[in-house]
Amino acid sequence: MENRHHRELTFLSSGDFLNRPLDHTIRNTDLPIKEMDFFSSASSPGTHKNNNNNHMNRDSHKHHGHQDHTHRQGSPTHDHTDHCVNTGLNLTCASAGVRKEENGENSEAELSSLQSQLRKLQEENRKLRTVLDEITRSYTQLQAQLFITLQKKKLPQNPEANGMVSDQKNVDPAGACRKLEVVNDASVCDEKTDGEVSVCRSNNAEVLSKTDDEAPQLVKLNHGKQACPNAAEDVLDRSSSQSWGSSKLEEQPKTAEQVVADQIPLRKARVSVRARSEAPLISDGCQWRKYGQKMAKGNPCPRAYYRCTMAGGCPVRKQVQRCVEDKTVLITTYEGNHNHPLPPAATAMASTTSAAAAMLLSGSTPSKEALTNSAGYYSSLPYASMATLSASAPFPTITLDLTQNHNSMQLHRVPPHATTFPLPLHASYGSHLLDHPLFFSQKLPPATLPLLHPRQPSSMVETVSAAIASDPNFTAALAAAISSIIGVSRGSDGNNNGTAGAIPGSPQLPHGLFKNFGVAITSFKWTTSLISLTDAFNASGDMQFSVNDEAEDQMNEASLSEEMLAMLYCMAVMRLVNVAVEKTRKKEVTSIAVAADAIGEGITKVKKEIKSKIRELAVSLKVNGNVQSQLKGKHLEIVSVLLEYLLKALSFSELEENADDASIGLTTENVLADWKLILLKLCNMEPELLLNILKEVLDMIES
DNA sequence: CGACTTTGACCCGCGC
DNA sequence: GCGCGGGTCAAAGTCG
Repeated sequence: MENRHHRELTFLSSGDFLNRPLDHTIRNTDLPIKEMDFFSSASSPGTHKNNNNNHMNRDSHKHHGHQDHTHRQGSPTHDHTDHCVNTGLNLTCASAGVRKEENGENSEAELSSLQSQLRKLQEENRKLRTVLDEITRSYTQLQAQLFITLQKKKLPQNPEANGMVSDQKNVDPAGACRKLEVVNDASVCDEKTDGEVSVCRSNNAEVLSKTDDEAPQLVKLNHGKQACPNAAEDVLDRSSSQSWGSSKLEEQPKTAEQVVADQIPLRKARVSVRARSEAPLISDGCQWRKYGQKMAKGNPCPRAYYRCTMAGGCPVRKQVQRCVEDKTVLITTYEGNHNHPLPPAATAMASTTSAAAAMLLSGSTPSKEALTNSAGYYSSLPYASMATLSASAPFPTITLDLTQNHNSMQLHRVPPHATTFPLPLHASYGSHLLDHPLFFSQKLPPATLPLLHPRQPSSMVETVSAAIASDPNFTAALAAAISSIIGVSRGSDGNNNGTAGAIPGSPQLPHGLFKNFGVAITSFKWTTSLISLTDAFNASGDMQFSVNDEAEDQMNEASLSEEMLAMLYCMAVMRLVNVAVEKTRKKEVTSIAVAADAIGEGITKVKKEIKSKIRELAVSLKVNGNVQSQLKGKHLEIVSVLLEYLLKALSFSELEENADDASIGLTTENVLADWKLILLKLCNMEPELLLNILKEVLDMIES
């Protein structure tokens, strides 16, 4: 097992925060999206209604998956459910403990009690389903209104889109062919793996069309259905019926299951990740069980099928296959969403694929015809593309290409067997990653920069995922920056007061920790150097990391100890993060990409320095064996704070906990009190314990 | 011995 | 209706 693990290419690492801010933001309003994405299609009984009843009948996994998912589906119920169950168990245990030997009737009582509770849970589940349906219906209506609004706005301005939308019979097959030519004329697009995966070796996000006869298919797709006299309504109807329930069929109300069943064809998206690896698998943090292997047509390398085994009934599956053109490229295709908590190491990939799939699905919400015909129209939408959906292959696929140095993360919508086109989204999506060392050694032409949409949340997700992927060890600091940025970008347009009350120029920990760390330091009257340092950072306002020198200067001037220096570096990280947040708040167009890049570079430097200093400190402590003499008074306090901070910042689970605290209202006073408690605790800490903390920090940094 | 992999058989959808 | 290909199952085999 370990061997296998080592053989894996470590691909992405911790990224819990990616999920959390999204969840946090979406929880109340966009829940249906999240729920609809994969689970419904993968685990709902209706899912298989159309195509695979036999499998359903014989696959107990799927039944379990459904039940499990149903249980998890409504997080609000979850608490309630747990509460009920716990109560029942306590009662049961109590009675069993006292009277177990006396009567067998208790067993029946327990059974009936459990049954009644089960009934309650089922009832609760039904109610929640009803609520979910209501929410879904509301969302459908809102979405419909949105489309109508956009449509009205767009029609007078875009004759091309107008023509396409208003009359599908006017679709220009030649135009489609021209698009195909663009694809085919573009530099090599030379991979075909079951019509799903694409390779693009130019700076454009072209995608291979599977065969040259795809153009007729496209045309057939366009004309195969009777044109709707009112395409806008068609779009609405289809988007509704396929995604959120049917508005068209309101005259004949459908059951929730039917609605779900209707959504299936376009709800099942795949995310394909291409990465160079000699290993047979990329390590994405999840546990997988291989359940099949097949020789796929056109590829001498077998395709392996895996399913997630981290939780029973998890619907997530993946296929792994080597690229036929380049055997060093491993193509991993994910399908579905996990229905269980993920370890930190798994969240980055899960977040990335989930975001990509969500984007894909959000773009595929309109009808196939609409997607095909109204490229001009939908290209104005953030995640719309000119991709078509194949009638023969209901799974649209988005490809994240991590194999190209000079090219950005390729985001392709690649419906198998479908004609695909250069995507506008790569400019607004992938180029946020342009500056990231993981993916890019070169940058896109400047002309593409104005196309950036810096405040697209999903783009942020991708950016952060990329940043995290480059180095798992400073994820926390990046999390601080990006989660703050996400908070800014997700907040109401530019009117973000999330940091109201923050000390000007003070560092900002995620969810208040940055800020309050500064407060804690200030409270110990050890501020002069830090404040001047912070001011220096403020004054520079430069994303280029020139902080080290200043920190050195500060250290020399104040004759700071090693541990102080370490903390200064820590502060430098925070400063960088703060600058990034500020720049984003000011809506500087490219600041997100720049910020991610600068933070990545800066923190890489800082990390090395911190690592070095902490190691020295640890060695010093170990050699001398007398912690108290080495770390007296404030020094001990400060280094303790530093260590505690590092522990917090480097540990995602801790970060998660803090995030949860913040979500329930973490106040400055509370955090300050916490910090003081931490200090008090650490001041009295045994040397061995302190050493352990240091080791832990080092392990985390090096792991 | 349990967990995991392998592999042939089977099912299903789709195109002809 | 038939054949093909993708996807899955499940018994047998393997491994730690």
